[in-house]
Amino acid sequence: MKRPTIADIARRAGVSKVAVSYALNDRPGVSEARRDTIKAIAKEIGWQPNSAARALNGARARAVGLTVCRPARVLGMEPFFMELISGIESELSARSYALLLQVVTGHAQEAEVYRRWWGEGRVDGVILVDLHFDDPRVPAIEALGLPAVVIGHPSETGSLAPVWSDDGAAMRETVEYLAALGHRRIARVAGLPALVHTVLRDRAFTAACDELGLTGHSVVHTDYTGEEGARATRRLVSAANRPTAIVYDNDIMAVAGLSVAQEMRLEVPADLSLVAWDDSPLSQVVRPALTALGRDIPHYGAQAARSLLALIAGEHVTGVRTETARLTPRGSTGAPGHR
Amino acid sequence: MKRPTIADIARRAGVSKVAVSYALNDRPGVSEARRDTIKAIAKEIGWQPNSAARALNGARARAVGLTVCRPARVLGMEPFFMELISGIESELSARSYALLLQVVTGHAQEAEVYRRWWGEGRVDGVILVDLHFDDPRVPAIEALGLPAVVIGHPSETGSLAPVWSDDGAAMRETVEYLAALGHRRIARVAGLPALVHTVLRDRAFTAACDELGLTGHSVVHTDYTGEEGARATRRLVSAANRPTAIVYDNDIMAVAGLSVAQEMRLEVPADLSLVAWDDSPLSQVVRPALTALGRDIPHYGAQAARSLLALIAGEHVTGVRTETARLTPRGSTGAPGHR
DNA sequence: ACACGTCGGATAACCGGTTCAGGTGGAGGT
DNA sequence: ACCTCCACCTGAACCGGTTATCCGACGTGT
Repeated sequence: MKRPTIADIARRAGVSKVAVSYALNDRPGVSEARRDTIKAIAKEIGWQPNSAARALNGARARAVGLTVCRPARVLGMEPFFMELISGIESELSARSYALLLQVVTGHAQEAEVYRRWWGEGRVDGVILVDLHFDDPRVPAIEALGLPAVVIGHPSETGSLAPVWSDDGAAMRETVEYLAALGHRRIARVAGLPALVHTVLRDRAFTAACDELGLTGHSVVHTDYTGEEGARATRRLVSAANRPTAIVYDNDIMAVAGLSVAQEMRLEVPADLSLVAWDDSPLSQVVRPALTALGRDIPHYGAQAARSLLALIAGEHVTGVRTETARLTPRGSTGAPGHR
Repeated sequence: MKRPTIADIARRAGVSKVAVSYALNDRPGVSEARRDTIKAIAKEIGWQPNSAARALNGARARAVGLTVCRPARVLGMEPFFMELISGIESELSARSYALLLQVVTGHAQEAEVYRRWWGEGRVDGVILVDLHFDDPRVPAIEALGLPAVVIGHPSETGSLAPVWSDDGAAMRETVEYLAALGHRRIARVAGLPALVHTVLRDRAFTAACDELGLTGHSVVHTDYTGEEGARATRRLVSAANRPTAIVYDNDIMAVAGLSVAQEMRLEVPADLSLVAWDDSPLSQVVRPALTALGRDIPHYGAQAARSLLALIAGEHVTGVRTETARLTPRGSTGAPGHR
């Protein structure tokens, strides 16, 4: 039951290990006839190159790493990660690269995982997600010399290659759209304030509201769960000067907001318009369907993987800006007060 | 920037590589004083064992593999996978095992991935999900001699160790609960009919209905998407003898069904009761909240990982049955016709 | 003084590939 | 007939660890 090695092939073909190595790697040094014989034998006995032996010769590990730092419940409800992973995979598997995944509980542990992976020679590079301000992972990775791409805004990625989309522009478009519908008081139910993209969206939201002369806009931060989304919504619509539109940072919170509205006898969109970020199928199965800001997330992941592979190959990689989220108007938004 | 090796440590300590190896692995053969010196140097220069070099000595790769075969959109909406992965991770990372993940498009490709991983010595074992009837992956893995745990019913796992939960019992409990509420016509919106657990739930559903003397029960198969869930619901409630209760195979379809009911002016639960399988946060944010069959999925994943690690360690592993899904009644179920 | 056992450590070989520096034989040029 | 060149192939070393074997020094008992 032992796995066959090139020595086995060499014995059967009556040549040296070296000839086999050259033949199987399509390198010059063996005649075509021999190459064919050797390849045939390799195929017959089901030989596979031992990745450890290859990696030992300074070669690539042919694997990249991804760590995710969120509790299981939140992770499950965020289509973002799985779609991102799907996209990354599509690019990696085409080149027979493996993806190492680790779910961690904090940034310290995450840096430790990178150190270990890199030190053990398990990965050739990593993809960073959920970028924070003054993110300790960035200098840690820089110090290791570990190739990496960061999914996040270039302003905070240091010397690492960023892959990002312009959330500010998408947010501006959304606010303008709501203002055009006649909304004057808009609120935002945001995600974790420690994340860069949350703050950038916050700023864009505030700036857009100010520019358009909208007063009384407010931002509430949450942990992305439906419960907090519901609580934030309840708080917002119970206020004296309640908003006529709310923009949520993910769709599970938007759905929770929709339920709260219905529970409080508010008509959507007449009394309250709702917009969700991240247009997953969920947005379309509720009634009314949610107006949402959608991106092609698998494509986003594929882009990140492509950049990382280029980086690993030694190419010079500058940042990549992917498409801006598209606003898809559906039934959850309309003119305020209009029934 | 070269990574330090035990040879570097040996040079600094003035001993041979072997002494360093013994010292760092806490094996007899070096004096305590030397051991301490060597460990101190290793720590100082940030040495990490090269996993490739270790794996080359017939040692474990210290990694397990998981492949997932679903399109990105479905994958994103299924909290199941991410929660499962979280659970698997919790067990693996405690023992410094890595998880290799691959998203594939078909069973043929999946078997190929296993062959490659095992042949390349990248993994010590794999976890199989989404078990089919006559699943080609089972004999493929058996032929490879690759340690594996299958998440699925023991009847179809061949010689591989199953980790499963009794879906039949959960289904029976659900049907009995609905019957007790007074429902006489119950329908089931199921997942992919090729999956073992779908069919087992189908059978349990039919058997339970028959036993309780419920007539006109029907089963509709879908691909787990919200759209198909909505379509199936529309079809069911438009039929002459429409059911008063529907049991869905996941919660996104149940939410879609809820929307369809509202859109068709059916009162939930008075006109139609709904039950969702897999109790994710989604079930609780919609109104009415969904009665759901929940399991501790991270725990399920952890169990699978534990079994696999035991198997890899050479222990004899029999199957593990995890807890049966618990029915949590919420607002979406009630007596039929009762307003 | 000698045989014996034990401890600490070194040397060499090995895992399965890759790389580099030769070494052979036949074809071609002069 | 001799030299050169090239295509083809091999031996040896190497990557970074682990393992088997062996050796010398020291302590002990008699």
